[in-house]
Amino acid sequence: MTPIQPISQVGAEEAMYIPACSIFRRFLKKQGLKFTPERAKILDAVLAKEEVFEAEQLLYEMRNENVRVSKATIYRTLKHLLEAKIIREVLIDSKQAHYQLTYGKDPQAYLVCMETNTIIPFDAPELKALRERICAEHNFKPVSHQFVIYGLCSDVKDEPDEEA
Amino acid sequence: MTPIQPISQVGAEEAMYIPACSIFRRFLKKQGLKFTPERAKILDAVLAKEEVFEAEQLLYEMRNENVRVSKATIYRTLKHLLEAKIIREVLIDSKQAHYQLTYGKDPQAYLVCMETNTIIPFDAPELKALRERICAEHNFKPVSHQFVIYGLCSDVKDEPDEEA
DNA sequence: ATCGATGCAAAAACTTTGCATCGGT
DNA sequence: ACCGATGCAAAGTTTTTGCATCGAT
Repeated sequence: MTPIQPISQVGAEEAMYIPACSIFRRFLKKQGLKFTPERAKILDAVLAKEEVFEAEQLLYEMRNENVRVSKATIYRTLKHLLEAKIIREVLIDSKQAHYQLTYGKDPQAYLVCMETNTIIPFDAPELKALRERICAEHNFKPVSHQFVIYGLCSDVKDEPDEEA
Repeated sequence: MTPIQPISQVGAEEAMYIPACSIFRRFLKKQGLKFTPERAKILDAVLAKEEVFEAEQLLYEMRNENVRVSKATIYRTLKHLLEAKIIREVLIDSKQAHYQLTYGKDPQAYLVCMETNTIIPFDAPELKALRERICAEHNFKPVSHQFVIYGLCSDVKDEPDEEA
C-alpha cells in the first residue's frame, strides 16, 4: 500500500504506481502501434497538466517550449491516450473537447465559472452511490459520470447587470 | 396551484403557466428585439421537442415540414431562446451543442448510452442539496448544474469486445 | 421610416483525413 | 524492410459573421 507518489497527485484506484508511460507503451504494443518520440513528447506535456486542458492549448504550449509536433499528431495521440484511459474527456462546453489526466484525478465533478471560465474540481463521493442507484433502476451499465455546477466563482463580485 | 398543463410535461418551478411564446415576446421586447415570423416558427419547433435536440437537427426537421428558415436564423434564435431561459444547454458531447426545453423539464441529469447515443433523463432531487453544500464550501454562486452518467443502456446486451 | 432581422455565402473554429515521406520494430 | 506515424495542407463539421435586402414596430 501507499505507493510512491506517481505521476501527479493522489487518489487513483487501480495500479497507479505503474508510470503512465509504461501503460501507454503497453497499450500501444497491444494495439500493434508504435511508441514514437512525438507520442512521448505529447504524453509528457499531458502529464504535466494539472488541470483540464484542450488540444489546441496543448499544441500552443508545446510550441512555446519549442517542442514541435503537428496538430494532426496531437489530435491523433489524444485519441490513443483516451483509449488507453490515461486521459478522460470532460464536458465543459460544447465548442471544444476538454481532457483531464485520469491518474491521480478522481473527481469527475467540477464547478465551472460562467464569467471567468475557471474550472474547480471538487470531491463528492456520494455521487457514486447515487449513480449505482440510478443505474440499477434503469438497468444501465455505468462506465463513467460527471457532475458539473455552473455559476459564478468567488472572484466575480456583484457584477452590475440587469438594469431595466 | 395546479396550473393547466402548459407547454409540455410537468415539473417546472416558476411561472410556467405563462406560455413560452409570451415569455419570448416579452424577453425580445425588453431587449429591443423583434418577434418575427421566423422566430415564431423556430419557437414552435422547439416547443414540440420532447427531448434533447441539436441545431442542425432542428433545421433539418423544419425543412422536412416545409418550414423554411435559414441556418443562420436558427443559430441566432437559439441564442436568444437560451438567454430567455426558454431552452437550456445540455452537455452531452463535445462536438455539438445540445439543447432542451427548460419549461416542464426539471431534470438536469441524464444517462447517456455510449453505444446507441440514447439519452435518458432521470430525476435525482438529492443533487440540489449536494450542489448547495459544495457551493457553500467554495463560496460559489450556483446557476445550474448537470449530472451525466455514461455507460451502456439495456438495449446493448453483452457486446463481444476485448479479445486479446 | 427606422433599425433590427433575414438569407446567403463566406469565414471561423475545431477536428479529421489524404498523401507522400519518415522511422520504429 | 515493413507497416505504421508524421507533417502538411486540404477537407469536414459545427457555428458565426458580413452584407444587401426585407420587414416589424
